[in-house]
Amino acid sequence: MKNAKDVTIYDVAKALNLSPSTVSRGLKDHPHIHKETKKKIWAAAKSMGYQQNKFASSLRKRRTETIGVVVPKLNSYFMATVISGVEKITNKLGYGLIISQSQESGKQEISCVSTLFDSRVDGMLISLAFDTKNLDHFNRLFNKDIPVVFFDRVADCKGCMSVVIDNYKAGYEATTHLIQQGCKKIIHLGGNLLRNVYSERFRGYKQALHDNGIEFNQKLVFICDLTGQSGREIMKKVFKTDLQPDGVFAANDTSAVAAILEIQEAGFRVPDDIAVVGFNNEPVSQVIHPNLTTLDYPAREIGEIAATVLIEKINNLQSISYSTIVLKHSLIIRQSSLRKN
Amino acid sequence: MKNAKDVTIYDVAKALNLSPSTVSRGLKDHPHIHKETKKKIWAAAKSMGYQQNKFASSLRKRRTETIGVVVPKLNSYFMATVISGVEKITNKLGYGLIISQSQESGKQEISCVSTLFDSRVDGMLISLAFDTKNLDHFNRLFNKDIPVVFFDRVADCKGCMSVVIDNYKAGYEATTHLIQQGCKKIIHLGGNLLRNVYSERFRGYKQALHDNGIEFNQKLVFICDLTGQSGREIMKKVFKTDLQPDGVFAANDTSAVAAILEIQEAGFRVPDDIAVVGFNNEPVSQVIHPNLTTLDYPAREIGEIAATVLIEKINNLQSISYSTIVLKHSLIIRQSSLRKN
DNA sequence: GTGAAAGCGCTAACAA
DNA sequence: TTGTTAGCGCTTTCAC
Repeated sequence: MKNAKDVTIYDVAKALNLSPSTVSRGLKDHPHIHKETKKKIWAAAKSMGYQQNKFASSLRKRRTETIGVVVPKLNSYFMATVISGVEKITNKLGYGLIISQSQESGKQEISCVSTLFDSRVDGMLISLAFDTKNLDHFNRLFNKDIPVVFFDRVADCKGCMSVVIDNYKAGYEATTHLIQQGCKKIIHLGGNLLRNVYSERFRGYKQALHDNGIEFNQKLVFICDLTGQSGREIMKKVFKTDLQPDGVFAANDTSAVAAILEIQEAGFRVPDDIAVVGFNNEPVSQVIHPNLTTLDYPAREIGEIAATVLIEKINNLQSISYSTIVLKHSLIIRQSSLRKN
Repeated sequence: MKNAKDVTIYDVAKALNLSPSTVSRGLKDHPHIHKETKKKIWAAAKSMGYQQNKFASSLRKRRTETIGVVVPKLNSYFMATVISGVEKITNKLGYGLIISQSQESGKQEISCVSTLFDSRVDGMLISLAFDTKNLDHFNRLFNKDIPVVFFDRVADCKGCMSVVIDNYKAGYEATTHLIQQGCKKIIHLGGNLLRNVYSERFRGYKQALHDNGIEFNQKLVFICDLTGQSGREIMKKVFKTDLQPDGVFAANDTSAVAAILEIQEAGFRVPDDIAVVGFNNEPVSQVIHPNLTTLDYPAREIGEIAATVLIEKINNLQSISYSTIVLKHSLIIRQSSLRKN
């Protein structure tokens, strides 16, 4: 690499016959600097191609103005949307962003968090991996008072903030809807119960059954990784038993879609024989035939709020002292669950 | 934030009665340091909770060991896969990664590149936004000899490297396949022709028509943003004309899937009335009914190669001096284009 | 309103 | 094999 030496504050100072400190102050619009001086500084900086050196600044200020994000996977519409919400806020507030993926693995999550910690991010935004067991890897952050905000897949921990939806209620509504459509033997395709999102949806499912006088049957519950492949395999297995389900409540759209495909291949009709409800309102829910009934929730807003709250915390600006923010969700009813009669 | 002062190299040195430089060298396994000394240093660093300060190091070394990635959007399976390929390599080689999205906007791309530049990344990986017109925003990088590697959506520029597939050939194969299935009036849903990927696919389409004695008809070509919405709107429009197409070659799966849905809603059959081929092999291609014929290409490998090549260039290790690397693709034939007779 | 000077933590040339 | 020393570029306290 060429070492075209960078223009520094000193170069600008020399060119203007000022001191470096004045230039530094002028550059960031410090009130004590004369207006004319500032103008001169800005002009010179621009014409000389001055670019501030963030390391020097971070080294000195002991903060990076960068926040780290750890998500399970990037390849869902939901996550991409959350992240654009985060970006909107961080851009506006002048923060940088480092995104990393745990690939749904608790082990990788540990390494992501550690890498971000080593990069000295000022704060972190996290949605937990599928199989993260404990929060020990966050202790280094807690010890240094680096703020952490969890979103979607959250965890209970003293002093942490969370941005979520009411997964219990959402699960309850989805299941109730199926029951109202006449379903009595509803399969639940659920995710790892370590994660709030899945345990709550499951709890909602059980409660809805209970409240409608339907006995809970553990045999109808399948906890899996919620991939398309798992969805298909489970339904295949189901059709080899005498379970004869008439409904499916899946904890994400991917597995719901897979279930529909498998149901149809087995010669049953959706929704007449088996009604299906998914979760997330991914675009694929409008590609599958019949279109998938699913739970929509405000991904972009989750991102925006999580980022805002985190930055407030970084700057100790938190006016209100909340620990959990719950956003609204809504059941989008489409053909996959709607029986005509 | 608590200011629990960090443990520095000096603290470790003092504790061990060594000099800071020895500790610095020991920490990075410098060959001139005695084995025993290194062991002591590592032990002490660990027990004292030493964490290296990257700014100080970057400031001094004038490099960040971080690379920047600018992609149009994160929410496709393709991009997420490319990025996991990139991550694999950067992790292995000890580089950090900053990911940012241009949201398909040339304007945003400029700001992403500028932000990454200001963060002093050692190199950049770029896939261009839909409507990027020129490469002026890369000039600052070129001037400072910061290496740039383009992938997928690439651009011609002296000294830049690219990782791509042969989009011309892929477009040619897709179109030829449709012709072999008996299609004579093939619609092309294409993207912005500023982008190599779309102009090349289009060129392949035209050449395939030509080579099979079918006259090219500009009326069958629709250049759009390739979203589901556009795909649907265009097909709607088509059905209001007397074009009567019997095939569709779409430059991505999203628009191909939208086209299928619209075709079916208009009362035509896929593939018998209209055969459809997409591009990218996104998971949705196996959800749509009939399953979508599409072009598969090695996303993960693209990411791995692009990252490897970039880091080689950063370190001036380039053994071979290539400017473009072309990877293999393959046409995945499924039901959406396969006519029985 | 402006300047002088110290130091953030690390690395590397040079010395021993 | 280890130590000394001089910055990397910036911010900020204190002085004027």
